[in-house]
Amino acid sequence: METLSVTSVTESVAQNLRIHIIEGELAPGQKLNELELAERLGISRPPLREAFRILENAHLIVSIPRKGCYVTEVSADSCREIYEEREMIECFAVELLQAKGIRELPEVGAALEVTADLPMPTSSDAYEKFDYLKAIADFHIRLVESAGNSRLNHCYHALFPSLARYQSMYTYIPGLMNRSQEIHEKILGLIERGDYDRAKEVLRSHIRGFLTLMEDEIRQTAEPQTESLSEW
Amino acid sequence: METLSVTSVTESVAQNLRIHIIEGELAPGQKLNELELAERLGISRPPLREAFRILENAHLIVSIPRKGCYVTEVSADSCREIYEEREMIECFAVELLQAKGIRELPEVGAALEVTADLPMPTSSDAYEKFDYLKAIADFHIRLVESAGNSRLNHCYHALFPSLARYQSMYTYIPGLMNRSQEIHEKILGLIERGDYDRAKEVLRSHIRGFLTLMEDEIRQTAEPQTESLSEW
DNA sequence: TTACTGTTTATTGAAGACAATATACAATAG
DNA sequence: CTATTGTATATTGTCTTCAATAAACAGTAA
Repeated sequence: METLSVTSVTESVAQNLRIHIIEGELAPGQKLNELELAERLGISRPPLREAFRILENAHLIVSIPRKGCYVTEVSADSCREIYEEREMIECFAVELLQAKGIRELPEVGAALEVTADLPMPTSSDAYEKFDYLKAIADFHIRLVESAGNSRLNHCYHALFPSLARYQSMYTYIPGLMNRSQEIHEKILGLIERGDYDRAKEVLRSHIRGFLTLMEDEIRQTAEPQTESLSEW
Repeated sequence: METLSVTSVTESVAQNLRIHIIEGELAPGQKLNELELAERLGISRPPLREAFRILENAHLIVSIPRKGCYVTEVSADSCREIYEEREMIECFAVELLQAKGIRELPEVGAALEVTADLPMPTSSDAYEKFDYLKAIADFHIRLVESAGNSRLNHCYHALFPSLARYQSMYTYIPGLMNRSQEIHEKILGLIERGDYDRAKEVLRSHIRGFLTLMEDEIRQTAEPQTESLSEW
């Protein structure tokens, strides 16, 4: 028998809002009215407020005392900070693998195989991209998990929604996505051969490459998306 | 006129509990009864529950659905993870300084001067140590702040309570504290001279040195502190 | 016409009450 | 005597209500 997961209203509300923010349906800067949101989601305010605390921590919303909560703004600066943090965590994960002499990463390999068979998204539509990006992300998530530091893991999971938001809003570069697969395979191979230093450098430049592209895209599109109050 | 800070009940309760957990008055593993805590603090349960969400994120408590919240257990493993994360953040901060070519760190220097004039604590009493440790910590906090990445900063502040807890519970090594001052000065000097690589390595071995000492202490004292339900 | 002040309204902050669930204990059956 | 099941109690999860604060608007004075 599978153990059925007990999930609180707070957590499912947090997850709900998380996805809507990532997918851009809750636009940057948008005010989150507690009463309105609570009745739209069919719950009461206390669990919603607890969910706000969770999202606040993930930097998806900002809470201003006595004023309310707002969806975090997006900017090239913020994007850079996110990718810097990402570089830090992933590269350090490789360092931990090196320190522990871990070469075999079965979960990471499995994640790679899943992506290899997946069809490429055919449009820049957020919904279509979402699954594909999630599959690609799995490589990085498993890599960090393999380092065996639960706090690192937690950090990375806290970072990911912010990262996913930028990826969902801006990136649609088929060629780059395709190259990701090759690069990921290369990184895994380097680790398996014990060449952690090169693996780390390939990983680092891979991440920095994405950052550069994202920053360009953000600067090009002055107004990323002005729509708000979309029905959902 | 100074701007008087508006602080919510949620935040002050979180800060209150944070300090009590760090100082060990709320012992590891202890169950946190919502009703009992709320009336002891003279508040109601909703803000307490929101504070729980904040502390949960700082890894100071764990929340088990339908069971309640417990003060996080301490262990050599957990201590190692904390110090690994610390190493990651601080070393990456130096890398960011390097990338940006920042050599002047006035705030870090100021923190060093404060510590230089401070008297050493004369006992291992948590309360006496607390202020001294906080002053020493300021060096590291300012260093990370100087890197100019707000997310990194946030991570480090989220990490610090856990770190402070272990330092408060175990470490009382006057010689080491004294040496900290020297090492901190050395690191600052190296950065000012643009020798980021050596600065990073000194910093890294400094942090790892503390970890080794902490791990030894934890292993020696099998039962760190068995007292619980202390009056406060 | 503009700026300042007072009032009103809407929204967040906090509290108390109710419902659901988990744990512990006791009773009964094997 | 032991194990299992049922019940009771205590505690968490959620909802509804009340209070305090902030923002917006209008009115008056300069």
